[in-house]
Amino acid sequence: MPGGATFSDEDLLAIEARMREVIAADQAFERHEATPREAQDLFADHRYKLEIIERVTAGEDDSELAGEVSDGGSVSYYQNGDGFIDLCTGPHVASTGRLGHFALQKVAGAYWRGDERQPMLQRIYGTAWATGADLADYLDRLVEADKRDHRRLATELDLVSWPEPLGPGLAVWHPKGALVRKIIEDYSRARHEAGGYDFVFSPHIAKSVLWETSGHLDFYAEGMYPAMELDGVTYYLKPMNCPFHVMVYQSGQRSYRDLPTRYFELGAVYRYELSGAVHGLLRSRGFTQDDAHIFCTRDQVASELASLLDFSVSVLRAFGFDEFQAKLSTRPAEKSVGEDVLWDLATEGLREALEAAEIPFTVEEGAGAFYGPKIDLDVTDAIGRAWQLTTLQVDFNLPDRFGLEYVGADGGRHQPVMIHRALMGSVERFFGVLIEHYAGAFPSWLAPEQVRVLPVAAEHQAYAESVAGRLSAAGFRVSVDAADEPLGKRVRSGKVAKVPHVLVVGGDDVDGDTVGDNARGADGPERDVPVADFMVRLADEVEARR
RNA sequence: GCCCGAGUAGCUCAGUUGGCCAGAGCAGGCGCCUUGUAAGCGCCAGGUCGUCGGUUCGAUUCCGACCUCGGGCUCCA
Repeated sequence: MPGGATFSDEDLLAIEARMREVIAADQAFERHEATPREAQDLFADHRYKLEIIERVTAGEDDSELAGEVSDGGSVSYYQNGDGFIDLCTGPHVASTGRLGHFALQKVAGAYWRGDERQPMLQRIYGTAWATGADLADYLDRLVEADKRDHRRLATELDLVSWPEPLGPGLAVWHPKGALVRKIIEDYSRARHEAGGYDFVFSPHIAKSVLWETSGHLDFYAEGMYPAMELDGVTYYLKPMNCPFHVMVYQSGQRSYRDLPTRYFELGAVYRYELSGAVHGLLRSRGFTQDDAHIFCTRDQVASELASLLDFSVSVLRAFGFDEFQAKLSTRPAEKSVGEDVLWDLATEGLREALEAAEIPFTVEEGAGAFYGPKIDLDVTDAIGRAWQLTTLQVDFNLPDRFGLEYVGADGGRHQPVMIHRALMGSVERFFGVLIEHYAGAFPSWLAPEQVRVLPVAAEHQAYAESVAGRLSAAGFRVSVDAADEPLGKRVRSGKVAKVPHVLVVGGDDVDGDTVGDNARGADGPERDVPVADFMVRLADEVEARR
């Protein structure tokens, strides 16, 4: 902008008003083609547009440019009635009068060409739809997503908070949030135990030599908290668990008979995320990976990847996710380590695993890490948003750097292949995604409070407590809300707290050993349910993870 | 880290175009009410108006820096 001025949100109103004028004028869009020479004259005052023209002329062809100018030697641009001209491949609608159902949303910075080394420009975000109803639907979906915001719900449901004195991206877990987390972790541990994993533990800090050997100080230093000096020794807080698991592997001699060896740890790691990137539980600076490292032979890579993928999908299904998509990232064009045969073996192994599991995937050419190819697995939540959770990464680098070995059937020493696997990704992030997926209404098996018993009046208090006592003895999480407030208010509190079952007990129930069940999501109360029947019902619900 | 914006009670928010003791609802505490299905009534307590500087007779309000948060970019579990 002239004089270094910037746009702010207040300018959006004026811009939107001007847009409505242009739309009302129904100006036709005209498409023109020009030679690069002519185009340069036309956009002589536009530094960035000249850059685009120059790159096109130089024959550089990448997807980003393809959206802005046509290929072949010519440059296309559009002009409308009041003389506005801009580069574009098109197509455009015939005239401005065809538009109209739009909303300008926000102003934000964006690096030129998406590169943080380039200058930052401003971008104005808007959305446009074919009809006013479509636009309204879209805006409603944004409101719905906002209602599910895990930061809002975590506060309202008293699950987690982010006290200022801790620092950005660092949370404390309140009793209810911690209870849900414990259930999640217990389930994870149980599945891993059944799935042939060995559990390991590792400390939060290690001497610099570990990170030098692993290479993290070379390629991951900017993501690590700064060094701690103690007794002349330098320590680092761990950003990843893998080097520790390597230490466990290296603690003894390994035979091919031991492989695959699968180490599992809920390992807390700390990463120095950019301050602008931190986002509630979804992106924090301290988080707990459900991290596994698998050491196997080359021959085992394909089958191991297939079983890892099956295992991951099976665990995710238990948490209510049933739609998956994956990205398969292949060898980067620039620097990478490892033999071609290994890359091919691993990449094909990943592809076959995805195909066998019938998970739709896209191939991201060259998007793999320098040390190996990977699969990133997304789940779709209840309102259709995709969340990346699981990552499976094959690593040819660490076994080499640490000189890992196993003794083969031939009696010789061989290098194992290492596979990194985070299933939920991070427990914190997974919890945040679950909150948004369930809109805070956790299914009974996860709900911190499964049942709340409300005596109609004080005289029913003893009965309410006896019902709660029986439920509690059966292993359910239950509380009693005494009759200090009117029943309606207490029912409302229970509903607002998203308790799966709010039980009302009064004189009829005392006589019949029954409860009135207000199941979350039901139209109304169900009266006179025998306590024994309710317990069976709840047990089924928990068992089925509904 | 960068661009734009925001910080008022535990939560959600009013408000002060610079000036008397800064407000409400919910939540909390204490009473009353004893309740059959989504907010009963009253009282009380709770705020260095994010922090530190500056301008001013006077700053929660204006200016600056910093901190934190939000939306993006980059990055990513």
